[in-house]
Order: sequence, then C-alpha cells, then structure tokens
Amino acid sequence: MKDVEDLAAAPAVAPPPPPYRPSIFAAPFQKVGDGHAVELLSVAEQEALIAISQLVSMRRHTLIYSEGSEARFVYNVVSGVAETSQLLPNGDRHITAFLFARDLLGLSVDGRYVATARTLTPIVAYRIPVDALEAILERDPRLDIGLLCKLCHELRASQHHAITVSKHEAHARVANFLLWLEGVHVQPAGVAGELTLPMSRHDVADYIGLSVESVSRALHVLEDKGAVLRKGPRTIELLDAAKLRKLAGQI
Amino acid sequence: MKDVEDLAAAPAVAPPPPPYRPSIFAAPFQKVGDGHAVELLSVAEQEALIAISQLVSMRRHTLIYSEGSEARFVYNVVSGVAETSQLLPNGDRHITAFLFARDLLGLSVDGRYVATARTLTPIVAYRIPVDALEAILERDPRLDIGLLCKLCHELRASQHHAITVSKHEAHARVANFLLWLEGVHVQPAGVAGELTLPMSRHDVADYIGLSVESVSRALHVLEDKGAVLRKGPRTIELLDAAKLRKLAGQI
DNA sequence: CGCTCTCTTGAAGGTACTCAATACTAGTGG
DNA sequence: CCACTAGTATTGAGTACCTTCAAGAGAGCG
Repeated sequence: MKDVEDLAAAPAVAPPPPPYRPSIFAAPFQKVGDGHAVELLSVAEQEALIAISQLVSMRRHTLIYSEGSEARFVYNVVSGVAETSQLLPNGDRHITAFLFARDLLGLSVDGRYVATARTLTPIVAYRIPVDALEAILERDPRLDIGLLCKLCHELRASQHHAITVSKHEAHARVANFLLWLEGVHVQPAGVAGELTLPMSRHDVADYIGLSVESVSRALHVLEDKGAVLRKGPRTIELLDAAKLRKLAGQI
Repeated sequence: MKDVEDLAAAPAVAPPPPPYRPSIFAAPFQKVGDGHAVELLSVAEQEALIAISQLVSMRRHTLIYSEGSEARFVYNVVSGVAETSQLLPNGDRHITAFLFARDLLGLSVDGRYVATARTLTPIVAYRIPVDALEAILERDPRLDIGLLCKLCHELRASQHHAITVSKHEAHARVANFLLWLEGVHVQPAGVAGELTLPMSRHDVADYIGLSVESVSRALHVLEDKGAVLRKGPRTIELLDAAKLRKLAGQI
C-alpha cells in the first residue's frame, strides 16, 4: 500500500471537470428546506475550488494519508468509498468514519492528520491544498458557512455513531449499520433492496465495536428472523425494512 | 424543571460584561501553536457577540432547551456545566456531551435542536440569537473560521468518545472518563489531584454506555488497584495518574 | 432529625469475546 | 479455462464480563 501524497511529483490526474465537480452535501442548520441534505457549494465556489485543486484517482486499498503526518491536503470525494481509522495503544484499530461521494476528509489538528485514511474501492477525489483553501475561506464567508453545515452534519453523524456503539446488542448494532449504509451509500446499479458492502467484516467490526465473529453471528440472527438475506459476503438483500428497524431498536 | 426560553419576557439577566466575555476555546487545525486549545475570538468579535447577546444565568438542574423545539438561540457557556442528551426509542437516554466554560451549545438541524440541554450546576452563559449570529457570519470570515475550528474540535471529541465507548472494559471506560474530565473541567478551587464530579452516576453511565451499577463497580476496581480514592460520591482523588492511564488502556 | 434520593454491594443470568477449526471467495498463475 | 492459494467469512465451544434484579448504606435537603 503506497501513500499517494508521496507521489506528488507524478499523481494520477483524472480527466477534466465536466462530469465531476466539487460537492459538499449536508443538512443545513438553518430552518430552510425539509431537513434533508442539499448541495452547499455554489457554482462560483465550485469553480474556485477547481482552480486550486487537482482531481486524483486512486486504486482500491490505497493509503491516502497517515495519522500524524503533515496535513497538506483536504479531499473532496467525487466517487468511491474511503475510511478513516485510528490505532489504539493496545493495538486495536477503530474506524472513525466511512466516507462517500460528496464527503470531505483530511481533518487535522495542529497541522497533522488525526487519522489514517485509505480507499476501500477505486476512488476519484479533488485534492485541495489547505493553504490555498484557507486563503479562500478568509474571503468567502458563504463557503465558510457551507463548511460549518458540513461539520455540524459530521458531528451529528459521529454522535449518532457513538449512540449506536454504546447501547444496543450486537444484532441491533449491525441492523443500525445496514440501515445507515443503505441511506448514505449510493448503490452501484443493483437490484432494489440489495446492499453492496464496500468494506470487509473486519472494517464493520472495527466501526461498530464488535469482534468479526460477532458481526457474522449478528448477520445470522438477522437472517434467521427474516429481515435480511446473505447472497454473498459483500451482498445483502434487505427483505423486511420494518422488521430490520425494529431489530435495530428504532421501534 | 422549567424551560428558560419560555421565560423570554423576563430572563435572569446577569451583571454587565467586565468579568465575563464570550469565549470559544479550541485547538486550531492550522499548523500554528503547540497543538493546544487557544482563544479563537478577537476582542472585536467578542464585542460584536456581546452586542447581540444576552448574558443569562440559570439554576442547577434547569432545562435549557428541548430536543425538536425551534432553535432560536446558541449558547456560549461562561461558567458552570451543562449536558446534552437524546432519548432513544427504547426509552434509554444517551448523553451526547458535557459542556463547560468556553463551549458552545445549541446544535440544530433544519431549525430544530437535535438534543435536550440541561444545566448540571448553576450556569452563566451568553444567549446568542441564531438569526443575528448568521448575519454576523455572513460578513466576518474570521469568525467563521473560529467556529470551524471549534466544530472540528467537537467532532474530534465526539469521535474520541465513540472510541471510549465502543471498545474497552467498564473500568477502562471509567478511567478514560476521569482522565478526560480532569483535562477539560476547571476544578472549583480544590486540592490538587482531587476531582469534583458535576454529574451523577446516572449521567456518567448514560455517557459512557454502562449501567449505573457497573460505573460504581468500576470505580471500586480503580480504587482497589490504588489508582483513585473515593472521598465522597462526587469527590474522587486521583492517586496515581500513570496507573490510571494504564488501566484506561492508554498504556 | 427524618426522609428521600443517590450510591454501593451482592447474586444470577445472558451476551459477547477468545480460541479454534472449517467453508468459501477471489485473485493468481499455470 | 481451470486449479491453486491466501485471505476472508462462518460456525462451534468455553470463558469472562456486563446487566438485571434486589437489598442495604450513605449523603443531602427540608
């Protein structure tokens, strides 16, 4: 696994803008809209970001950046799935987030990345230099507000994740995870109600705080109760969403 | 317990600015400083916030706002401790955050508060109308960046919380909680190494995802191992910080 | 000073974890 | 195209931990 930032001299540059544009998607905190996520970047802001960014593509299972290394870029995912993780002192790995199209990654503190990021699928993303971004932020208050919304959105997701992970039995956590994934992950042209998992059982386990075996057993339970059907390790059909919600503790 | 926003006609207005000023405290994401939290508001920004805000004080165990109600204010805590919580469908209560001086509360989505907030101690805070705040944000990019830093800080805290809560045994969670509290909660003039808990066992349990009894037992374990000493239900002396860190899994 | 609420402690039961072995998938090379 | 292989996923048995239910001790408030 190679760190793409080390390849700065010869990055894999994807084709020009047309099909892809920078995009930030989140629910605004203002009382406009119906509470659903909307595009937060104006065309002008997209243009400004395109001007300072580079569209890069990476293969699956590629290290994007490492925890603790100098944070020079922020990434805006165009397509594909990535994950951010942190290594705990005892050797356990905790996945802090899965990131999809229209998400941002590259959170840093004191100029250093707080997590390790890697791709789970082939990915296309805008790579935005932080110093150039900061220069834009100084001048464009509307862009700042868009980012504020996105961060609020992320914060809320993280709090929701903490809830999922703290209470609930194993099968409830997995049920919650499947429902969440169905909502956020745009499926690659498949059968309706069929969920394609871009991550391994190990990733799922490290995300919801269970052992790999428990995830497997939990899926078995959900299948036994008729809520889902395992069609393959990475393919799960949601048979009964209502039942799944009930098993997830969402009553 | 009364909702202070319903008392808008006659709020408890605290004395003029001198001793208290709006303050936002967080670690910036830029590579300046030593990685520690710093004040993010300039004097001019503090003045601007004072101009649109009202300094309010509330008694202990007072409802500040309810989940789902219209989000008209953001609060900047000056002194005291508050908590935000969410009620789960199954009746469990999950505490999303404890908030101290220099923290912000009032996160909303689509104009509605996402959690219920209540005071744990007597509290003094700036109550900032969101519409007036948005007007300032439109014009002051630097303030936006301050808020971005604060949100990053919160997001990181929330992710750390999710980690604490997902892995780890009961005594490790409690040890982590005590160490975290020592770091963020300015102690009310007490003995060095002595921790005053502003929240009940029930609150702690709902925060770290354990039962009240398990929290109690975990404290017993930490005491048995010589890491802490319970001097009272709300007073805990940290005898051996290194040992506590080891028990917390921070090695 | 007594009451109530909070906190602690005890015992039984259930759930997830660890260790271990087997089945399967997918990627590789012949 | 097929066989092989390494990694991934599932299943089983035993153990350790947390939760629940229950009762008692302590603190704080009127």
